[in-house]
Amino acid sequence: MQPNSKTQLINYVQNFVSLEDDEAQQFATAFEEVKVKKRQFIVQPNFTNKHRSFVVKGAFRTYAITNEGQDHTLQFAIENWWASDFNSYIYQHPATLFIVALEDSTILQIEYEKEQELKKNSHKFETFFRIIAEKGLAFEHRRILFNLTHDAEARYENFSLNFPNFANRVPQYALASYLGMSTEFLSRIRNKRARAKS
Amino acid sequence: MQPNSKTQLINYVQNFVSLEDDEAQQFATAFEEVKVKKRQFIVQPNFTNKHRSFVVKGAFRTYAITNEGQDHTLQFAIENWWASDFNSYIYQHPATLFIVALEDSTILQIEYEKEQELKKNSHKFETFFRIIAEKGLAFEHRRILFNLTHDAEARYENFSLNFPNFANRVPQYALASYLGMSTEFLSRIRNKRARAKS
DNA sequence: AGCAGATCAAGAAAAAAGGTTGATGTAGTT
DNA sequence: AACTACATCAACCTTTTTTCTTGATCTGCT
Repeated sequence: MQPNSKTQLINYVQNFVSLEDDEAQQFATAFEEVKVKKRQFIVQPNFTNKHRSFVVKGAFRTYAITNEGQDHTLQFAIENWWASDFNSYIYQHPATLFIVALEDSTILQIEYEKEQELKKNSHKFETFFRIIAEKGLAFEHRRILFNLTHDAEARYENFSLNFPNFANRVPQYALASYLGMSTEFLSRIRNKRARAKS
Repeated sequence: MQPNSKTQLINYVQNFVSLEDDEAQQFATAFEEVKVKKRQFIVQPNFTNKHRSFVVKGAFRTYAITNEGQDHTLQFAIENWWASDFNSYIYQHPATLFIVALEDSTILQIEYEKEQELKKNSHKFETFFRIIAEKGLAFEHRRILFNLTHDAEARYENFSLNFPNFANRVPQYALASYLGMSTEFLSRIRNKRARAKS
C-alpha cells in the first residue's frame, strides 16, 4: 500500500479530467492494491469479474479458449492500462475470458459496486469513465479495421511500431495469437526482419 | 465421461453405504467429470468454491498463503480422496485457500446445490456425507494431536509410513510445508534415513 | 503454378521448478 | 556454557517445462 501506486493512478486520471485534492483522495481510496504473481489468473471463465484492474506494474494477457482448444489473445495490459473481461464486468455476468499475469505485477482494483457509487455521486468521475470507454472503443475500431485490411507481416510491423514496449515484453506465442497468426509464422517474420536490418 | 470414473466413485461410496442400482445411478449422474492439467487451480482465494471434487486420478494440494507470504499445505488429495476448501464450500463463502493440481488429473465434481438436493431427498445419501465428514474430522484430530506431540523427523516417518503413496508422489516443498518444517530440513531428514538404510 | 499462411515434428535454448548442501543463527533444553 | 532441533540464507545443481526456431509438408486462394 505504498502511496506510490495510488499517485500513479491519480496522475493517469489527471490526463483526462482534472481533480481537486479531495476528489483525488476519494478516487484513490476506492481502489485496493493487490500483488499478483506471474501465471496467476485475475479473471477466469464462469466466475464473475467483480473488479476493474489498473495495472501499476507488470503485464497481463486477456484471452479466450475456443471449444476446439484454440487460444486467442484479445488484449494485453501493461503499466497504466486496464485489465478486465469487460463483458463480464459491466453486466456482472460470468466471465468467458482468462486474464493472466505475464510477470509479477501490482494492480489497483475497484469493485463494481464501488465504481457505480463513484460515478453516481460525481459528474467528473462519470466523465472519466466515459472517456476511457470511448477511447477504448475507438482503439478497437482502428484495430479491427487494420486487421481486416493488412496481412500478417504488416500487422506485426504496425504493432511493434505502435507498441514497442509490448512487442518486446510479451511472449511470442501470445503476440502471435493476438495478431492472428501462428507462432511459427511470427517467428519467421521476426527473423526475416532482423536479418534485413543487418 | 467414461463409465469408469463414475464406477470408481460408486465403488468408493459402497464402502460406506450400500446402494441399489437406481441409487447408484442417481448419485453418479449428479457428478460431472472434469480434466485438470498440472498446475491448474480448481479453487482460488476470493472465489467461492462451488463444487466438491472427488479425485478419480491425479493429485492435488490445498494450501494457504499467509500475509507474510508463507505457504502452508493443509491437505493432499489423490485417487479416492476429496478436494475442496471446506469452509468455502459448506458456507458458500469466498475461499481463502488455493487448490492446485500437482499432476494432470481427472475429477468428478458435484455442485453445492445439487449435493443439498441429494441429501434432502435421500436418507442414505445424507448418511454417506455424514460419514465422510465424521471420518475427515476424526482424521484431522489425530493429525493435530500427532503434530503437537512429535518432532519433525517423527512426523515425516509417520506420514511416510501411513501414506507411502503420497510421500513419494508429492513434491518435497509441499510435503515439508504440510509437515510443518522447512524444505531444507526435510531434505536432510530424507538423506539421513536413506543413508541409514544402506 | 505461386503466394500467404497453417500444421506437424524435432530440436535447441531459455526459464522455472525442485532439490541439495554448507554456513550461520536462534530459542529452548540440559 | 554446550546441546538439540530446527530455521534462514545463499549458492549451486538437476530436472522439467516453456518458449522459440527451423525444415518439411500441406492447403486454399488467385
